[in-house]
Amino acid sequence: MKEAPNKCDCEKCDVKEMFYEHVEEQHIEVVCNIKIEKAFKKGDMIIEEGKPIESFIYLKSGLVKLFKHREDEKGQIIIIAKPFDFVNLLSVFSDTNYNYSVTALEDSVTCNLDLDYIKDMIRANGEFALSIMKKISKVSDTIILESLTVRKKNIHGRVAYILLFFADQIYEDKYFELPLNRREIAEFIGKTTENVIRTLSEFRKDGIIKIFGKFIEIVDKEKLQQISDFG
Amino acid sequence: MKEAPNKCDCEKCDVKEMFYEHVEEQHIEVVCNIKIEKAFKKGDMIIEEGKPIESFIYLKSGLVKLFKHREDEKGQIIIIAKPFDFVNLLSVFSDTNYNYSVTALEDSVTCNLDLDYIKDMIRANGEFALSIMKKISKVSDTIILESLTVRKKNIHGRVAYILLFFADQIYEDKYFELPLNRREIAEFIGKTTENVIRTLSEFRKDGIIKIFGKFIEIVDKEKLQQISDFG
DNA sequence: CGCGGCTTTGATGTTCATCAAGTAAAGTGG
DNA sequence: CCACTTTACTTGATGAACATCAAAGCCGCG
Repeated sequence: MKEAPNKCDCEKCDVKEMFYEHVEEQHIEVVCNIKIEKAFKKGDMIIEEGKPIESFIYLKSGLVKLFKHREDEKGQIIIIAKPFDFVNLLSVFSDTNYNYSVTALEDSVTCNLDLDYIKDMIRANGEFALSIMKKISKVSDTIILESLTVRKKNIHGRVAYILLFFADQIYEDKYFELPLNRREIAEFIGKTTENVIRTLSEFRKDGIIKIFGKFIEIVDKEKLQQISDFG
Repeated sequence: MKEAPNKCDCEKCDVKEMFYEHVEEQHIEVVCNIKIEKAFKKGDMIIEEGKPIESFIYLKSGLVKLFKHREDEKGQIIIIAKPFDFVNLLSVFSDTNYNYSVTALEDSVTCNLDLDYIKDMIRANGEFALSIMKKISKVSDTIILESLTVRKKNIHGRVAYILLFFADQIYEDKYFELPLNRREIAEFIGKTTENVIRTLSEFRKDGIIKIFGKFIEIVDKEKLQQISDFG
């Protein structure tokens, strides 16, 4: 993990948008100066469960997973976050310590802002406060409603759902490399590794997907969508 | 000291706390005057999925359920909210329309504040903004983390969990009347009605609980806790 | 009283977890 | 670079957990 030079040059950064819209020029300068970018290699730990929350962390590039570590048993993946999703949205304003971990699924860069400074900005600027609330609210809503959506699906529906999630929302391509191994997919959808594999194999046998190790090609997207919707 | 002429008399109201802590006297006056209390009978609809969000709603007394309606199939209960939980926290700052419904499980009273007014307060008062964010964040966190906790339990664990939830968190008594029918318990824990009933019967046969229709008495709380923890 | 909704129990089949065992791939140390 | 270890992946067999279907009892209400 290494630090990059400070530049507020990120395209499409929601936080920057919020700043430019609602914060005066001189404060933006300060934020740009205090922001720290950190680079992570695939597999690196970005946030560790239990550690104190000191920064407001935003994902600039790459892909990460949020998960709860379970001592004895297997972990649980809460969400896969792509760039410009918040990374530490869950507890950042409600708790002093993280109650989940975050690791990089691909080489990733985060943008870190001192949390006390952000809090000062919120105190000083109500419009900025509302923007942040809206963003955080939105992400929480998404997690909650998606978990309800997935909860009612059987394993075929869940595997189809996650394949479409990567194809549509992350890679925007029907050919992509899975950023998760089979065990992690299982931890994400709440089923066992063996049955995830079995389901993938069945999809392959039925000509719905092609599998080349971690690479997936979606052949019959319509069918996969049906399985996701009605499974 | 003179008694306040307004009706901001609710004990233990977090929102009032936030106001008193961070808002000037004359604004509290205004809030007390614009607040509208609404009374609901058991079973009444408080919020309907799809309708526009116009108020900041707080539960003053009673008990409510938040749920998603599912056209064909059975619904899904997201959370049971008790007094002084926010009722419409989920989308209130991120969306224009509700994406869940709320009904009263017991006779309930809500405290409704005009959302635009609350937003103005947030814009004008950063400390108040932070308090609200903290509260909302906390509720979202709880929902997300509890759903992960429940997800890994089998049906025995889930039923035990929900019985303890009512006994400890809602009624603070080992004898209580279930505010949900069997089907609703099933919708809450994501299992079928029949198997919820079967599990309750088994708990009864094992002497862990007593059942008198909707009334439950927890006999062996330690055992029930074990089932919840390890089930 | 009879109707409809809620509850309960039983029988049956499906879905899925677990266990076992083997193959492939990826890292490690000489 | 090769032997060795470890980790990931895959398939099959088995049983447990759970959904579904069916039927009957209960209870409140018009």
